Amino acid sequence: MAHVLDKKAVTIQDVARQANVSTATVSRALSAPNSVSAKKRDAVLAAVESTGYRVNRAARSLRTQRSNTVLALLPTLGNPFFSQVLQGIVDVLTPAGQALIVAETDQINNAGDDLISYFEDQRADGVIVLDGALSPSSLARLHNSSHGSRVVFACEWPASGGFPSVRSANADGARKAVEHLYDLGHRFIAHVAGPEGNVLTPARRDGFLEACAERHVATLCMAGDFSLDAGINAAAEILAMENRPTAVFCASDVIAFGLISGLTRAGVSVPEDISIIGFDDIEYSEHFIPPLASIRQDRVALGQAAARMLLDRYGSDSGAPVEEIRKLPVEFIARASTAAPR
Amino acid sequence: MAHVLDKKAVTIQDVARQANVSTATVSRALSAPNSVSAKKRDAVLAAVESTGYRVNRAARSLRTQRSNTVLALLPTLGNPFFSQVLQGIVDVLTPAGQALIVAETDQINNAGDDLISYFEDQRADGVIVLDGALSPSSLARLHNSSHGSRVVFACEWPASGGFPSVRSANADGARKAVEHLYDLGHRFIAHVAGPEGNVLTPARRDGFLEACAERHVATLCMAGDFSLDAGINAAAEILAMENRPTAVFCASDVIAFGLISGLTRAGVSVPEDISIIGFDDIEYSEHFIPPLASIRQDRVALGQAAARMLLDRYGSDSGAPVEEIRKLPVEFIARASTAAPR
DNA sequence: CCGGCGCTCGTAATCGATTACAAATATGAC
DNA sequence: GTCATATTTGTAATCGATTACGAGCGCCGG
Repeated sequence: MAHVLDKKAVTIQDVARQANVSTATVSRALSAPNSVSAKKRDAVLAAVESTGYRVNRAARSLRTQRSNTVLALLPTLGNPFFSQVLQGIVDVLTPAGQALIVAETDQINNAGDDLISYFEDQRADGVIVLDGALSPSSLARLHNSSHGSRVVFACEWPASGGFPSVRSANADGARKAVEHLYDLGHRFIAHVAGPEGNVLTPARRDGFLEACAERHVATLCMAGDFSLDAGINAAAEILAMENRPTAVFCASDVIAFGLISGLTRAGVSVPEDISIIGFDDIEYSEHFIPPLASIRQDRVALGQAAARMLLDRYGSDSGAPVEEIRKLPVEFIARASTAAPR
Repeated sequence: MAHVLDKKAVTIQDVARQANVSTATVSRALSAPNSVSAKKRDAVLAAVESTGYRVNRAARSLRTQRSNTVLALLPTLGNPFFSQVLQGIVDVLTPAGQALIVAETDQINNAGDDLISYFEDQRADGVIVLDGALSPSSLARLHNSSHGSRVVFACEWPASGGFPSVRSANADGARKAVEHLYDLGHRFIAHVAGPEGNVLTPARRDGFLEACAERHVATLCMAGDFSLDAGINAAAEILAMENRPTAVFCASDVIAFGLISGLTRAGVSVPEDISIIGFDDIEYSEHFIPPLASIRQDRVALGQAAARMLLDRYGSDSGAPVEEIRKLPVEFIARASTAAPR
């Protein structure tokens, strides 16, 4: 109980001396208790307690060649979308004794800090990438290396494939939005897409177009990105049209906010004049005015699933990465931003 | 240029052999280029290049007793407020060669994972805490240890003081909100506070009360927390009143969203009937309907300042923590959620 | 030409754990 | 009781870097 405050750091040697055993026995008592007699084990545990011993991670990592650390790579930490995914990752990693370090993609793609270097200098022994736009050279190098099997993508994925990933059922979400609007009676639906470089953009757009085609619904796709401005621009575009769509499916809630804001300011009301559905179901959607119908992705579950998939891979270390795609279901959340067309 | 793909990991020995020098020279050529002759330095650099050598962090940490890693401790990663603070932290840390690991306070306060253990087992050599509600026992132990000087608080701070911290000028923000409302003509202003356990709550409330007292403005404080529900509850409370305040200053934008949502649904319109000001200026405030006036905190700057303060402390390692409080200015952002009272 | 000073550089110790191997001890079958 | 086998335990090598120490060498003043 009594922790030795300060002095020198307590090492395994100190514990061994105190317990009258060798350092090997201390190590075993802690990591494989069954391989040691009850008597010695208790002595070691008591000595650990009384000295306040904590294993030195650097020393362990050096010897075992495992850092017990996972790197999460994000496009930008500033985007609140990812924070809950991170939480899911931490939820799984921490109980498994793994630490999480975070870095931004820019530092990988632009600065010389190659992704593979995180493996090579033992900073991490696994990576969860939340960005489908990793540079192709990084990807190729990773794929050819022995570390490829310790990479998992979450939320997004590389267009070229080849890596395991966890993602939401994006096309299915788009389909659900279309179904809902179709059932309300809409026959001309627009879509404000995400940025062209992003893999989510075609996934959602294709799901939208396919579902509309099946139902002979007229469509219109507008270029965008996931920002408020994209919605505001889309609003301007729609306002300038003669024949306006009666509903809009947006590739993100944030786009929808911008769109609603732009339409409302111009006197076009939602949902009376135009119905709107977003994607993501972020926290504020429920309390936006009007509350925004959306496709909910379970972000915490995405993070958890990705972390688990990564840890599973640690077991079966086959070398090359295997493309294993896990799609998590999404849910349509009905709210007051949709209604039957006039 | 030609990277050796896979094989065994390249070690400093390999580089030394290739360059025909000792490992000591390789180490020096990389960490203190001036202490080595130009000829050998070039040979080493060439060998590093041709072998693709990367220093093994675990080995370095073990030898130097520094992990070059900073721990960021958050109440919960799920809260998007912190993501931009984290970004600021990373902005400063990465160029300084420091990695960032993140953990949640729960795991420190509840699980046995003591904060000080991050120092003791060399997982981190500095900590940035984004939570004022660390358990007192953790704090005390930290303060008495030799690691106390490597802790910096950001955004929040322990009520008991004693540690350096970076924070927004919370009271000043409240004052600015009151000034604005007073100038519009409001003489009865309510405040929806944050949660009682949080240090930000009294900071903002006291600033509010003081500014109101100076101007002989009638006040009303409502208990709350930083959630949407707190705003919705406050709306109900206000709707039930005979003499309603003409303006409400909320301890967070999220509270304000809930409040506006609750008032609007009941037919009370903002800002015609009641003016509302939030705190934080989160991204959505600008596009809420109506756009929400707020007190802007520069979250990225908070993170940057905290990271810099921590790194500065590394230099002057005096042992005990010094209470140094750095308050970053906040800005009042005028938007359509306020107007003169009827 | 000698001695001293200042650079470079290499040898080897060191950080603190894990673990291969062998030694010591316990267990069980006959 | 003996011998073979199984279980515990200790000794010492090992992971890959950094760095104290001292050797070697060049330069300079006297």
